Amino acid sequence: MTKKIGKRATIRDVAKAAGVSIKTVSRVFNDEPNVRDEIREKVRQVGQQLSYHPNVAARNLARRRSHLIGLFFENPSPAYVTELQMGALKRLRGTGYRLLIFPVEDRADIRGAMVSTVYASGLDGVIVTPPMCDDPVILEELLASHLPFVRVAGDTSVHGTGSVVIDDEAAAFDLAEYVLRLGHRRVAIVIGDETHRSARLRLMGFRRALQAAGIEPEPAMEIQGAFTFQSGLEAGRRLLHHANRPTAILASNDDMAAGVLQAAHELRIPVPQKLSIVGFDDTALAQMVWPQLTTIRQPIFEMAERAADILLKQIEKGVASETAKLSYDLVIRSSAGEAPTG
Amino acid sequence: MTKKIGKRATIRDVAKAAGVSIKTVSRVFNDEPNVRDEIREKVRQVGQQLSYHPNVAARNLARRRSHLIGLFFENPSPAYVTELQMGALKRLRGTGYRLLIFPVEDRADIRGAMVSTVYASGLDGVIVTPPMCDDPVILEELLASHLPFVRVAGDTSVHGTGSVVIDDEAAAFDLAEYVLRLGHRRVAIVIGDETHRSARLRLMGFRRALQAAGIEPEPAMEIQGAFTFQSGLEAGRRLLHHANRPTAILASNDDMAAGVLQAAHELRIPVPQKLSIVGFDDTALAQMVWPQLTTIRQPIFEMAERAADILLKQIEKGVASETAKLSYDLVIRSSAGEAPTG
DNA sequence: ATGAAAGCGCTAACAT
DNA sequence: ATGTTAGCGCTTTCAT
Repeated sequence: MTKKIGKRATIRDVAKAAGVSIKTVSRVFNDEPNVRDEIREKVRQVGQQLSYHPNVAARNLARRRSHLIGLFFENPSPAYVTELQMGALKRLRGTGYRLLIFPVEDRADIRGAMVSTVYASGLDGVIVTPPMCDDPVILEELLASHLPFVRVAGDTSVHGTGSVVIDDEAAAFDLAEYVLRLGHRRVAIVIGDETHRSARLRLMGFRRALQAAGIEPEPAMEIQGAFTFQSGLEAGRRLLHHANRPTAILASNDDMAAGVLQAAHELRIPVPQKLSIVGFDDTALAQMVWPQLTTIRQPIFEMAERAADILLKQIEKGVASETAKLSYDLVIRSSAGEAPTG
Repeated sequence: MTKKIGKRATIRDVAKAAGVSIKTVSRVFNDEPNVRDEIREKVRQVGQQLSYHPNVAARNLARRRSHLIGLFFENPSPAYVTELQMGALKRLRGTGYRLLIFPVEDRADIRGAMVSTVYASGLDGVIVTPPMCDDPVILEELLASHLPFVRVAGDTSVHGTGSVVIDDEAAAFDLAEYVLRLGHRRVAIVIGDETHRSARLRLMGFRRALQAAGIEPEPAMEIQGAFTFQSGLEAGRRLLHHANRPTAILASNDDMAAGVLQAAHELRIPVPQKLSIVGFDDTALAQMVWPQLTTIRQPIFEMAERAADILLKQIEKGVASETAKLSYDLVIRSSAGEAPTG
């Protein structure tokens, strides 16, 4: 009669069919008070019959909220990215907020386009990860826009921005110290993509540990990588072909550690008997290679979950973005052992 | 003057400031014709000044389109999931469509709730992956809703639904045949999650190859896995502790193959000298383990890309969902070798 | 407890 | 080439 065939039922169709006003229907579908149970029931029933679903766009327009969160990332490790997504999604579950993903291939593309992208997608807020989240241009743009945003592993010293971090420097120090305690004196590092703040911090922690142990820094023992398996493989080959090769190699993430491990296998160097290798992050990959990686567990899932939590508070309650520091753990497995004697 | 402070500029603000009608502003921001270059320029400029961004909700409401695509998946392999996402996103780039992710933990939760979720999120269409996309309940629900959807690796025999697939049975046959040609007569398989159609097809291909080679099927050589690394590890341990252990093991995906490989390492069984292991999918993991996996390359990225393409056609042009079959490749690396003699 | 009317900010259809 | 007028389907006052 009133409902046109082939079109989705609207709030008006339901109101008419149930013999109430649209406001009452609205109340029912938003679980608001001031509706008699009897009528509430009736409206629900009619809604069901007409298979009514509130129109999201209309609701968003009236409420001025899209319930859309964007996750921007630029990370070569699938395991890392998945953790990030699942963590954020865990916090979002049951809130009505949804997650949109924005993998960024080229940072240059996103510089100056971040805010437009957010507007164009109608996002209520964004979660940003390294290295973007420490890029001054992007950060400035975000700050100026007054859009709600949080960062995962972003520099906490930036004023007025929230970030969920671990102490990368201390973690790298602890990891290096562990290796040194095993008796290694010739230890190398494969540095992560240097535009990542964490890569720099990890390098600092490493250097501090060596210094504390009285070991002279040596440029040849610091190789630049890019957080990818491939870069780890190449770095490993270079280090292991070195005339006076290291007995231990620290990689700035697990993917690169797996690459170094593969280089060791290629050269038939037994791990950990002749060479110790350690990673960082404790992603799923750390347990999939052989021997399993000794590494630092960075709680990526929890960090993302926490970031989403902070963001939601910011969006819904206008609470200023807070910063949180989570703890890390040294996870001892079998890829690192005592330094070879002789 | 007219623009309230602290609020986002609307199309009206821009129109007033530029001395034109809102329709003209609309034309400019939608790159429609029939606006003098001079005015177009002026409007753009004013828009810039007021930092005007069209309101997405309003636009969606008027256009009856959200430009949101949902990707539903339930897959334990991070590498697989990432490929899927990146593939779909590649096709979506530049179209204005965005990708929302819906990892499904428990299929029971989504049964009967899929369509409501889609409505609640205002999606224009969805991409569904196994095993959900072959679940009769879910498929029926989707079909009845008339929502645009495509499936990746879904059963192509279902009438009226599009799906992008490879020939899993033939691929598994080829893979098994390759192994048999290396002289193996005692070969086992680790089956994937049996609710996945591809797991069943791969098993069939495997069996057909054995039969063609005149090898008797043996229940102990077919172990149930779940497509996870852990399940592969456990299956590997069982198979390798068998009194008369296999000389070759086919795993239904790379993650499980990596698990089997780890079991071999634990037991100090040299691969491929004493044991050959092959995977399926050729995800990034296949090259990260040692020795690198001989496997079937399933073009997940391209499949997702193609699926997105089909979906877009369906949404924008009402084209009926098509089905596409992509080709696979046997990728020979080092995890499989000649059968040990004696 | 319920409803009427006025937006929300845009696009579509139809003038001019 | 440009503008006017209705919607789009919902939520928000504000009455009653």
